[in-house]
Amino acid sequence: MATIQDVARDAGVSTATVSRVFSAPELVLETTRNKVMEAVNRLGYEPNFAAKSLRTLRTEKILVTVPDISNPFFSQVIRGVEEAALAAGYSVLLGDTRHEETREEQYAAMFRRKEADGLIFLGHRLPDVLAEMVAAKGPRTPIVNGCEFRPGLAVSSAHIDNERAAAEAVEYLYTLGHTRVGAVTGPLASPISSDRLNGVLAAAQRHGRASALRIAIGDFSIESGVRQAGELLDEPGRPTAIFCFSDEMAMGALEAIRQRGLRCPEDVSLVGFDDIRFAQYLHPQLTTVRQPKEQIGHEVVRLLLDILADRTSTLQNVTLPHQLVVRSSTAPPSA
Amino acid sequence: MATIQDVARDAGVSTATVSRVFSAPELVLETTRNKVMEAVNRLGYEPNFAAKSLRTLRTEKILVTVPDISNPFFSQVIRGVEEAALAAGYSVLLGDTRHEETREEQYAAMFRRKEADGLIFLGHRLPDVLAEMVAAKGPRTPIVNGCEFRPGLAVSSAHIDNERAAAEAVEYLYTLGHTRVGAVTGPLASPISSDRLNGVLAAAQRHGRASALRIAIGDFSIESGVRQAGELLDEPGRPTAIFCFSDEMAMGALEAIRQRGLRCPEDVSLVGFDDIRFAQYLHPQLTTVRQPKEQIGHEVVRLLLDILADRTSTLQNVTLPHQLVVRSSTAPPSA
DNA sequence: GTTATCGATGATTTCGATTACATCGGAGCG
DNA sequence: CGCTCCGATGTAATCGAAATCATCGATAAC
Repeated sequence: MATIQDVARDAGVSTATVSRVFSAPELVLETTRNKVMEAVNRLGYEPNFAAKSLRTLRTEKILVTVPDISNPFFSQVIRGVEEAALAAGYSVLLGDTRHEETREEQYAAMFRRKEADGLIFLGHRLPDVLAEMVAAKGPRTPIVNGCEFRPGLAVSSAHIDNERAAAEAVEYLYTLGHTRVGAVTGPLASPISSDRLNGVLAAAQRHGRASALRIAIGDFSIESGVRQAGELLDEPGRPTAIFCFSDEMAMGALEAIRQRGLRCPEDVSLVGFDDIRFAQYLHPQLTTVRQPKEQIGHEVVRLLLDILADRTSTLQNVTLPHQLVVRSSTAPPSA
Repeated sequence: MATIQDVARDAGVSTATVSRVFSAPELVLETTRNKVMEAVNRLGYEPNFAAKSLRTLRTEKILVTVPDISNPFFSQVIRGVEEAALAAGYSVLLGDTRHEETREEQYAAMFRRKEADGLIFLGHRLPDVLAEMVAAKGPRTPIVNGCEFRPGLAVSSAHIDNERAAAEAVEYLYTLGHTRVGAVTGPLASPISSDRLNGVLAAAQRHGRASALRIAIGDFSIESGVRQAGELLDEPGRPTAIFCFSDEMAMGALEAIRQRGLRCPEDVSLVGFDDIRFAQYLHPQLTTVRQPKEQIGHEVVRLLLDILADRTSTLQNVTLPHQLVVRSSTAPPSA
């Protein structure tokens, strides 16, 4: 592959001029610019990325770590990230951490090695090396959290108001007339789950139904939905409505309901969370809390670009709007 | 961030020695090695990636382009890619092309700029610049195709036998007793669709049902499934079984069936393709052709690594096993 | 007419690591 | 005792582009 030297020689100019043709074309005379471009085309020259990166200390890459890429919720968020990043001239380095700390640390090291200009993490943990980095550099550290929000991490973030969203979902069930409500949470270590649980508890209390509330702890997967919703359904005083903290778990719950010969929504109402693309094609169509997935992706990139461009020096924790989407998996309890 | 010079000075050795501690530790005396490692820890040194990359001309990155990351089929394949890549010390640069040629070309340019050592593309198109590259360098070009297989591209690939898989799916419907079968394909520009269609046609002919076969062209999306399956169902002489070239379209078809007050499988049997994670949680559970998604990801990485390590000099087109998974969306036609 | 100014371009250093080659002291051998 | 060889380490060239500073001719200003 041709280098900038080859082009310079071929065009009869210096390497500085060739470089300028790319990075500051207005500084070079049109005639020389053309000479250079001819040479570029003739030799099929492409600037070597590593060399450029070494000199400028920039990679034009954003590392995005995600707990599970095969989860449609995350893949939609990533789509938004990818889109916004590309529009700003950045490309996306993908890290699927599979919820494993080891992998999170591998990617953290990659970031420390400066293989990316910024890091977006969609999980709830920040490896120690990065926490140190944040402690040292403060809010100028190019690390942003998406979907989750844990104040202690001291990084900017974009997410919905999980507590309120969950509260609204449960409120809706109570206003439909349900009294015995069950909830299937995600792992409580993540704020995304504990915040939602707080919302659920608060709503139950407001309606004086706290004692009839049943909680089961899942892990966001379909299978855990089948299992945990199943346990709720098998308890005496079966709930007439179940709220799952993810649409995937709601899919599992639907399966559990069917396995027991029950019907949704006639016997059990069901509410999910996320509004993944498939939610409206389930049968019955799933009532769920919509998260603005691509928008979260865009926002998180915007926050990161602000830091990278030094346009901001304070933390920003952006709350994006959610929406309860009522479909046909919810109904008043049958008499 | 500390550089190798800082470490060398701090440890009282030369930069060469520091470098060797990382890349060939057995060449340096244990006592010096310890001295160096102490300095490394003291200064928090991490080798600068761009510098290393410039010197070695390697990036340890694989660029993966995919038509749509939010598609669960692709995201599972990517998961396999990511896993195999990470195990081999490579990381994944993700490119979501959204089926757009412009984006495919952007990523092609990125590859030419040597931002990645290899390219895996999961679509069916290869941008011109890359085709030229393949023509020039032959089978040693580090470009591999996944999921699709187009002989003319002259790149190695990993995929299933789409023609046979589709034929088997349709055969199964015929042996159940169906005579009027409909198929919803993807865009015929991609081999993945045309191969499957060939399989469908061949099976129909073998069973003497070619004239009763109905074809509708979709685009793999749920919405196109609703639309195209709907059209098939509205024709006179409604098919009693529909084969969709993706599970997502099958989800759409299920919706179309319900919209018309029909039942699956009693009135219409349904077969999908891919066996995405959600297929078995639909109602009825979806009969479908399973593709070994993660395995395709692994295989495609293996092929690429073989090229990168110069272990191979011939094209390899690997056919992986598929499997018809019979669930409850298919049944004999009702009398 | 001399000098300050400016636009266009060139010469050269720099980024941070890798690596071929050089060096040096000690062991082994005749 | 002198020479070779080898293991351990140092010296310095190198990768390819960016950016600083220097240069040069021409124009403008006084």
